[in-house]
Amino acid sequence: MALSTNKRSVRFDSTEQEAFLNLWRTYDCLKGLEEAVFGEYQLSAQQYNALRLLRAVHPGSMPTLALGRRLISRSPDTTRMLDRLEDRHLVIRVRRSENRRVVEIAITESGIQLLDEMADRVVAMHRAQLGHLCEAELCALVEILKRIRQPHEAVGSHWLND
Amino acid sequence: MALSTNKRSVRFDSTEQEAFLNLWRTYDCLKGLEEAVFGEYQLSAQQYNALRLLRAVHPGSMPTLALGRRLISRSPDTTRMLDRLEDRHLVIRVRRSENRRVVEIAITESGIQLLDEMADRVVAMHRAQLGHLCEAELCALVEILKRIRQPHEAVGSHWLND
DNA sequence: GGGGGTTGGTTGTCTTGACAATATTCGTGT
DNA sequence: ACACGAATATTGTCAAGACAACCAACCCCC
Repeated sequence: MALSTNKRSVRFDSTEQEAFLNLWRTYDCLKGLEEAVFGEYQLSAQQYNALRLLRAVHPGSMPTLALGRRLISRSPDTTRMLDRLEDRHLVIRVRRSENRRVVEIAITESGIQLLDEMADRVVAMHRAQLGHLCEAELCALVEILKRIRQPHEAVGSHWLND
Repeated sequence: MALSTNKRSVRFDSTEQEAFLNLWRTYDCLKGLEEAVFGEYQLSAQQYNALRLLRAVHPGSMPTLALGRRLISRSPDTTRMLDRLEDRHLVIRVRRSENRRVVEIAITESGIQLLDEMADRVVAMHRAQLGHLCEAELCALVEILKRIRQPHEAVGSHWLND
């Protein structure tokens, strides 16, 4: 309650709410720029990140759910997202005989080629999103975002490397 | 390119990308907490914010699209979101004779009552989301988020007050 | 005072997200 | 060997988001 007496927060219920709504708003704003670029290639941001993860392990592969866990945002529908990528021959599914439950996903050459085609536009898009902040500001932002997530993510969290 | 040689960013294409992915991830993480609370009341975050905005002008009303423009994230489907709220008698639509194009939306007493019922849980949720950051950190975060959006939002942007 | 353009909302349609229910396959104990 | 449960993925179903087409009311202005 004492927080809401802050002079900047008169129209928010608390500073925490103000921070969260700003975070949401900012994410939505930057997401719009991202979707404009990915949309030209008929990809969603999730799909692009799935392809990025798969390229990182190429020519290896990953089980479906392991990939799903490492996506930026949780996605309860990894199967159908991969269906769409498979229909376009950007990824392939492989079932190994040693454990026939798991379905391994790998990126194809076409998938890598698509990422290569997109590379310049994606870098330019990220500069348009955040290029007006200096390196120090970006690092400070990343640090505070990590601190925000820290108590919410399990200790041995996935997403440490991507 | 020089940016990606930063020691922390070896697995990202650029610091800008690292920042954006952290932003996305953090938003998604906090959104999960929010949805858990709002879900108990069968509300989406957008619907809750619509009700908040309407309560702020109560007992007045707002045109549909004006409300849509002031929501946190752009929502091309304000009509049907309001349909669902109207079905539950949380808002009402009024058509005035002076300009029969605009449909004014107002919150009902039930809507206000629902917000009141939710108030404690929402404050607690915001503390769970961000209560581990001190006031100064939250303010620093808000400032940097505003700087991020600044070049992307029109000068006379809506969303200055909510 | 009746086109022509503009504003404000709604509806149609397709895609995507959420969540539960359902196969399959594997491990494990007996 | 067989039953049971856990792990892995797919499918079904419904709600929500995206985008375009459409309708209805107003404004003008010649």
